[in-house]
Amino acid sequence: MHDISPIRAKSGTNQEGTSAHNRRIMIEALRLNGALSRADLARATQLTKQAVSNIIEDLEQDGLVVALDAVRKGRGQPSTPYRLVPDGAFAIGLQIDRHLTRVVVVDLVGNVMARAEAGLPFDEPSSGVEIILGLIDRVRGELASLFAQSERRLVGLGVAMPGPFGLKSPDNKWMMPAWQQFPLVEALAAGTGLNVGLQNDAAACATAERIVGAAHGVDHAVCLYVGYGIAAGLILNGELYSGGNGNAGEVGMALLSPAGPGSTPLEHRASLASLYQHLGLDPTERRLCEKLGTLALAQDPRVMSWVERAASDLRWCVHLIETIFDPQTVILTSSAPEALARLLLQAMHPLLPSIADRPVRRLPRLQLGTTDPWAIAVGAAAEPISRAFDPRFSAILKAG
Amino acid sequence: MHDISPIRAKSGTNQEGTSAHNRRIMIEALRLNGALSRADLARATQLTKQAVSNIIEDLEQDGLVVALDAVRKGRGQPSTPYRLVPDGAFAIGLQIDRHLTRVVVVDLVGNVMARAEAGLPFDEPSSGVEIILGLIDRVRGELASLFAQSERRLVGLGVAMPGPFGLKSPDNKWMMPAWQQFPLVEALAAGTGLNVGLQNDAAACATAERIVGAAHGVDHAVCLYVGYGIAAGLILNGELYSGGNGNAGEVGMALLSPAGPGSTPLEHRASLASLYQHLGLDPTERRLCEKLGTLALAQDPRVMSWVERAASDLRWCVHLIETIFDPQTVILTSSAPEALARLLLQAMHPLLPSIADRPVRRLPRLQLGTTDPWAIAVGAAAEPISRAFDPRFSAILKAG
DNA sequence: CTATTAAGTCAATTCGCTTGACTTAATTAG
DNA sequence: CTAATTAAGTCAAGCGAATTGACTTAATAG
Repeated sequence: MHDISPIRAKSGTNQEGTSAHNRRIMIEALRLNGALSRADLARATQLTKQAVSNIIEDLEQDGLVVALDAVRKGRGQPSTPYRLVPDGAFAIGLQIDRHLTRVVVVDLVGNVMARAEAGLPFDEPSSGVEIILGLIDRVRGELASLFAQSERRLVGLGVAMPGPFGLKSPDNKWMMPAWQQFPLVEALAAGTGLNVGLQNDAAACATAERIVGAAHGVDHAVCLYVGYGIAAGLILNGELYSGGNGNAGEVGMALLSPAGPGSTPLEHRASLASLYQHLGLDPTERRLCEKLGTLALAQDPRVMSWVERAASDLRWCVHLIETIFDPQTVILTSSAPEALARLLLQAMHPLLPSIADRPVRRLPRLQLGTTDPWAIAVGAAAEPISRAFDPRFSAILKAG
Repeated sequence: MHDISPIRAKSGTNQEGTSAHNRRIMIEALRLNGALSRADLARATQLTKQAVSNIIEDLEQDGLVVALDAVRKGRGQPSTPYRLVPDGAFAIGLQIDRHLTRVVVVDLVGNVMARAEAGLPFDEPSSGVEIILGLIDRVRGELASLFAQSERRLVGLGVAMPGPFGLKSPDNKWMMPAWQQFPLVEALAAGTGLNVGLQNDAAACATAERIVGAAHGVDHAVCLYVGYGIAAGLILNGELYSGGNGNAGEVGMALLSPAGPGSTPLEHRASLASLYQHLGLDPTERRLCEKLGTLALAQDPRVMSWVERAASDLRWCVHLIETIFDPQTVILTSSAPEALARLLLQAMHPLLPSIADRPVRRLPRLQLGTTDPWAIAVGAAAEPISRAFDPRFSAILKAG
């Protein structure tokens, strides 16, 4: 299915687009502000009371919002606040990592309703997909036992895995060549009957921070994710940015200097993969995370020497991100145990002077995001929810 | 003027927003495709023939489009193509450089209708503004002598100057502290009665490339601008991105390595300022550009040694941009004479391997943009035109 | 007790896109 | 040469979603 005509043009819109947008901004407003009355919504969205009333009535019938008790707040008729109904919608999130897969179901506001995990063959996607489909079936069943209408309210499946995608020869040890070349989206769509979207793990992490974490309601934020590799999830103008080919934010491949012996990718010196190497650990080892956590808490000298070096490189990376994106805040997230992430964060201070050093700042230049190992799966699940409910330009336009 | 209520929400929309969007996509479609019939437009925008007919009729009455001769192209009634009327709208562009200012008037399709330039005091904005207002008056007069309705069709004034803006202490020799702290937008708005928008010079350069240059119709492009300083103009999702505080893209301040003696800003080694220093030239010197052009054509060894070093650093910068933004193309622009820009471009090849090394590419990884010294002023002028006529999310929403 | 203020509804209106039938004007087939 | 076919474009009625302005409801201030 591709363009018949070579004419380049954006799609038009009509009242359906208008209506869709207005519904979405209501939902977003309730998500960002907790609970609002119709009058509040009318003021905030610049729509008339009447329009808001109609839309809210609609949303209530669809089971997406619910009225709370009326509140008296001065003169005039008391207002009736509305809030989102968490089980108004669900989505499934799937994280594919090197030797592990996680599946979660989240609701409209980001609560995890069910979860499952399993090992995964690094280089056999076809058998791996079977395992994944099994997990998805399991959590779907769990959800169905909790909510009768769950299937009807399932908006999609979001997949997160390490990027980059679509390269010539992703055949080095930092990547997952077999999985990156497998037609995963198609296989999962066929196997589940759901809409499937794919993004890289840092993007999922940023989405998670946006929906329930440190970037909640922030329009310009960059989420620096230190996992086996390193990448950044970009929230620009309130939306996730993924570039011309879906590979934006792969900062792990950024070279630390223009030339010479120091010209090595950031990933080779500051990722967890580099830490494993530094410590002589096997990444597939069981209880690796616990072990790292213990070492971090004990401030093991070999860990500390890696932290020093990595922090110096990551400090540079934060400077780079600030210089290039001018975000309101940078969020450091990691699949490492929290103790280690805190050591890193600490060692990154003081930050390098940059344009982010402004006279007044509402948000810190760098803050710690979640280190919950399930965050990426949650972010993956948040993507279809965002696609279905968040206001965005494309939601106004006709067709696809 | 700021929020009374602390409620965070996007603005709603209604039929006016719908209509505004549909008008804008028509104009964009005509800009990108040259001339299209109503039927073409209906297919391309997914609107009905009737809707398109009404909108085109409107635009024709507003003097923005005009019918061409009917063309027969097979069976069926011949179609009547429409094209944009260049003098349907005008905007003024202002470039403020260290010791120089340029003013242009451009029309709806980017033709320059009038131009003027003058010297500018580096550290006396208040007297400088008088000079600028004089130039603006002059070009405005010229335009009025060409088109009777010109004032009514003037959509705004775009200003471009070196960033970054709004910093704590922009008091180093790379910046223009006095101008960057002066309330320029207010002064110009008061002095001209026009809407005034401000952006940095790289952003203006990118806008120019987008409207009439190498980025025409490209949705993901980065324009690397090598001027007195260095910066990048970012076109993401078809729109200029300017970050949380309008300072996105200041890559000139990116550090060439995490730490140590090599940790110097890109700008210090690859900007024209660094070239002037390298050659012992005075940047305020008359006929500087001609002199540089001559040296470049002669492949002067001192110029070549700078080119070698700068190209090595810029090659790294392109790699960084590709890694972080995943754009469809990177455009190299410069205020240097074309011969020098070509030397730079040549010396930057071969490029570093990156994720931009894809099996199929429609556009080159790196291409030379314009080196017209007026390009930045043109880009500055293109901004208000884009704001008034290009489809964008914010144009659909109510109010400001 | 009355005036004032604010939330929210009702009913009519408006505005721009859609629908479906129709007109116009060309090419192709017989 | 004529009839069928195809495509561009118009006409007029319809529809859907927000708007408008008057009205109702329910609280507080004085």
